[in-house]
Amino acid sequence: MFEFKIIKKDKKTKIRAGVFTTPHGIIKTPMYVPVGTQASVKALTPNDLKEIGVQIFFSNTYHLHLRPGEKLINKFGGLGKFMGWNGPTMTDSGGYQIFSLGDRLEEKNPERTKLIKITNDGVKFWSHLDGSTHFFSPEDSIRIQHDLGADLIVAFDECLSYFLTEKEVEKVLPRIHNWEKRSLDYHKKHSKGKQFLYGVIQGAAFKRLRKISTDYITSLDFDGIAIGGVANAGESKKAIYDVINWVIPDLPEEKPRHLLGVGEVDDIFEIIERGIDTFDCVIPTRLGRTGFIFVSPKEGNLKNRFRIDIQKAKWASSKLPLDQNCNCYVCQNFTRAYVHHLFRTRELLAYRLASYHNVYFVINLSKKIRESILKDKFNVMKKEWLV
RNA sequence: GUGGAUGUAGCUCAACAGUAGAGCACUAGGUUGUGGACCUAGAGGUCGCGGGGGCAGCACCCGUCUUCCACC
Repeated sequence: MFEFKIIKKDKKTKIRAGVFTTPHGIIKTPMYVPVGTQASVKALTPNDLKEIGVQIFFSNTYHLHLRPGEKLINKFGGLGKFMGWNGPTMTDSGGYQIFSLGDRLEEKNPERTKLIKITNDGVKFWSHLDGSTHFFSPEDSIRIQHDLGADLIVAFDECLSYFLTEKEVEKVLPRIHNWEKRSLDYHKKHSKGKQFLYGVIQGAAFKRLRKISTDYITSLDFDGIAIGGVANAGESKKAIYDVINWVIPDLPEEKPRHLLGVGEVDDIFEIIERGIDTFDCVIPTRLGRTGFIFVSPKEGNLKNRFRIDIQKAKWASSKLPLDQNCNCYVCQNFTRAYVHHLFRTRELLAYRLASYHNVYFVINLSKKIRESILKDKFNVMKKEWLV
């Protein structure tokens, strides 16, 4: 049911292009995976996603467990059927929420209420919705993900903050590895081969610990390998790329590699160059909702981070499309002045048009990068963009 | 017409007689396994108008205008 086939490999770098076959369709890698936390890529319909060229999206176990519940989604035939999407899907394990709801962010936000308590067996947490208490063990996370029925699922881990010291990370790493082993064992016993499980490499910003985690995760029989904990609490881009550099050489060639939570425009070049196959990221949709619009060279560059703020007064009467080199529905039909107006007036269409364009932009960028890889022109394209 | 209230930043409102502040809005940053959220910073006012006493007025006194309420 699952097959990951590498169709092109670069001799000098770690770059590769592949075809990943899943029960609900194929993913041509490398490819961006948009995030649709609550069984919805915010503001976009499944039909939009098809038009845009989205091949798979990423949803969230924590949120769907709390609302509407995995049992209900299972009754409707799983995540895809529930929301009217017939393509491949992926779910996160809930591990990231342990981080984002937890007290490890205290340095950054001291007033934040502690919503979690971690034990060796799992994590007790208080719902951000109504304060009710819940418990996730690794087995719970995988069971829920089985009920949700996404094609690609993720072992239960704990996303570690970059504020932790090497000693602190070293102390919790065995617990994370234990959770992942238990995730795998439970999955092997109950999955019936319908779902594809990723193990997650952790270790924060420490080369030695990333190495230990890589060795351990690759020693287990996970279907795919994910790299986590690189995009969370204020780490630099260099730190993100360093972690990938440390980890990739020790990964098996034949397993697909997913990078969790990274995907600004320049990152996309850097991570694909380092051997990543798929990557999810909230940036295109989140920035879209707050009025930041992706633009291509030459208007877009490293300095402006390939984005304009459509809410700024300078666009109030601009007849330009959102991006001057984009073929998406929004850019073909609307002006910056109009989208500016929609944001200023808080019309719901603003979020939809901005999300549509931004997701299209990153999907299209991924496709073009893949084509450049197939033609041995990746470096040429990278230079055109990251001048 | 009479009585009472009202007027301060674009908006809603603060400010013991000692040279005006807040929230929202605006401007400029930030956001990487979701935040239609939030965090930083900045700009913006002849205190309705005219007069008076007072070292000193947004504040006290007189007049005038605006808006609102009640009564005739």
